[in-house]
Amino acid sequence: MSLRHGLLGLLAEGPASGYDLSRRFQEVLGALWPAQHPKIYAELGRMVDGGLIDIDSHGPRGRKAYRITEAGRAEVRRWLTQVDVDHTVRLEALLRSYFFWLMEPDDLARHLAREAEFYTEQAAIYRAYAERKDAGEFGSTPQVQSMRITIEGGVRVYEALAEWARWAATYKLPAAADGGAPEDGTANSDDG
Amino acid sequence: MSLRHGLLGLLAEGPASGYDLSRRFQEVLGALWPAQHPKIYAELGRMVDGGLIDIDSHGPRGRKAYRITEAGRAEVRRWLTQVDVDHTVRLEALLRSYFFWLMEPDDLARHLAREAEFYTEQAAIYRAYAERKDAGEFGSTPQVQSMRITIEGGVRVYEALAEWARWAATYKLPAAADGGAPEDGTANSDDG
DNA sequence: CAAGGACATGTCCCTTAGTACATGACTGGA
DNA sequence: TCCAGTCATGTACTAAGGGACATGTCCTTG
Repeated sequence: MSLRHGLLGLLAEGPASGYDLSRRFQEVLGALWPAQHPKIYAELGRMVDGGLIDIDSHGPRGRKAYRITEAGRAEVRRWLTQVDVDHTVRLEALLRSYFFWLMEPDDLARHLAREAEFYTEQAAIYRAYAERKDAGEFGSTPQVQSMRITIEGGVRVYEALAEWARWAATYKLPAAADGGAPEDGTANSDDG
Repeated sequence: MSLRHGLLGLLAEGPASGYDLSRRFQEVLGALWPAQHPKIYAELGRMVDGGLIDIDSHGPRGRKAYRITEAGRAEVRRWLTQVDVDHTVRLEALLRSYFFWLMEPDDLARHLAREAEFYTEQAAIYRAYAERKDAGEFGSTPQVQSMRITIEGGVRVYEALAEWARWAATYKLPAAADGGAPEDGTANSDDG
């Protein structure tokens, strides 16, 4: 249910519409906590019903800006201080690595090169963002300082993954495995 | 749909039951790719229907061991070589950090200390595992080498997060933010 | 004034994730 | 022999994720 608290947290900075919130989620958090607009609009509706937010104003094109209520502020604080962090990680890249022995060495080398490139790029995007912040481009409000910490996390995680992919490329896998069961080598497959 | 391919990958090492697969998913992959047993049993059933696996043997207590078929082997190879990696990351810890400005400095310090401790422990668990492998305790089949790469990924990601949490604890947040909208500081909350 | 693009909100539906519940077989020790 | 613990499989239900589709407004520019 962290989407709810993410939205509340953003609204704690000031009123915003579902459209605004969608964009802000994509901007910085997009690669760390994806959220599609259908979920956001639905959650906003539920939070209005629950009294955590209310409608601040109506704008052009049916725009509705939401404002956090005291109950909403209390709820996001409760989440931050009293709810245990969900430490679930779900990295498909690491799941795949468990099965590298099923890949041809050439395919694996290509795969790892592409992975390293991807993570390096992501890290660079975040690092550039961090540098703009450190240069004072966005001011130094508490909100900006918090965002800076989030960005630093992104940089570090993506750099770790990039280095991992490069390390893995140098790690010698014994052979181009066939995929047969190791205990009783019966299976034989000659297809590609 | 990576659960399917994860199961197929494990079955490529040799026949196993749903129970075995559940445990193996928890063992190494548990912290990197969670999978609950209801999902596993359901997916196994679907894969039997689809001809990707079949029943190898029946054991005591209704145990059913599954065996991968040629179609299954082809499918997991196709996944590894032709399907793009899903780079989605979902780190609640980083989402929360975006809202650190809403926390009292004391709460935040405690939070970051606990986070650092958690990630350090996770990294240590993986590192110990890696060392046992490097000492040759599990042999050096291609499967073990692949697992070694996965474990290295776990070590690096968790170490990165641990270092991030320690870094964040030293990063100066300007003030114990009130949570009022910065544009018009109206809200006042005196509750804890 | 027409057309394209960004703004803006939503529904529908299918898949996936995850918790709780239910059932029963075998095993080892008190 | 009973009981606890582990092995083993599954259903049912709820919540969350995510793509596709639908609708309409406002703004700029040719």
